[in-house]
Amino acid sequence: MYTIGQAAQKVGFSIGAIRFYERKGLLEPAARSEQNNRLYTDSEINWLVFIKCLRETGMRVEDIKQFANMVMAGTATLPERIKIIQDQKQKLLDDIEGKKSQLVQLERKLERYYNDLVCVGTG
Amino acid sequence: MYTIGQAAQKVGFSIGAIRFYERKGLLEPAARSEQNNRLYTDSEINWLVFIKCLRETGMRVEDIKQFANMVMAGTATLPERIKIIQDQKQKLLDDIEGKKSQLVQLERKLERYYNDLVCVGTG
DNA sequence: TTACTATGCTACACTTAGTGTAGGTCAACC
DNA sequence: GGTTGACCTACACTAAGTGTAGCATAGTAA
Repeated sequence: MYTIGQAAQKVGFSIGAIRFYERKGLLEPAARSEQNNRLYTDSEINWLVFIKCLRETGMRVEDIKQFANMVMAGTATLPERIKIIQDQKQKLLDDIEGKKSQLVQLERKLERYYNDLVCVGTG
Repeated sequence: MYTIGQAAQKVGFSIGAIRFYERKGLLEPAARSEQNNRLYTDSEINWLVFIKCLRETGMRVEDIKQFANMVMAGTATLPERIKIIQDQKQKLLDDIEGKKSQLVQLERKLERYYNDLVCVGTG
């Protein structure tokens, strides 16, 4: 059994984040010690790793919650899960395109500055 | 003189966003009509366009506020302004790299799914 | 015994960049 | 006279946590 601090260190979350995930329903409420401190089993640590894994792909907490429920529900939900991951991938691709376009705008602005032409006068 | 609705349409902000920017100090409090409605001059429209221009590069509102102050202060602040834009550019590049790395993680996960190997068992 | 430090607890406020909603005012139109 | 439509203010809400206040408890040092 691990304390929340140990769990946090093991998984790479902050303590606050773990409590946050519990509050959000991503985790079952943790067992408590006599001192009312949260205790985590190896299985719960694995679950946290799983959450970390999804979170690092940029998936939103609410979506992870849905996803977790599907995993619980078994392999029947596999096609649906694959779709979610694919959607997430598309979202990332779109984000990257958006950023790239922002970058182009910025380049243009930078160029304008180098030419000493400010976007708008000083009023 | 334009109403807030006209200004919003002209510039491409929502009405709420314009009020928000005023509240945040990006805009001087607008003049008011007899009916207490905000009124915008062409110069203020230009200022809004300028804000839009920076916002579209992903610059944060607080930073735009600083930037606006510098523009007001004249060409002496030009080098500093160029630096801000360059920093912003670097931030965008970093963001893009981050997203790309998320994408790689996702690809890996997707592959794992296609191989019918789920990241974590069903507990 | 007392003090200090570390760790944990809860509950609340704060962040970003707005959006959405409730409730009110006003002018124009039918 | 009633009803849009555009505007006003103030407040709550969003995502994903972080930071803080105030508390309890355990272990260690003087």
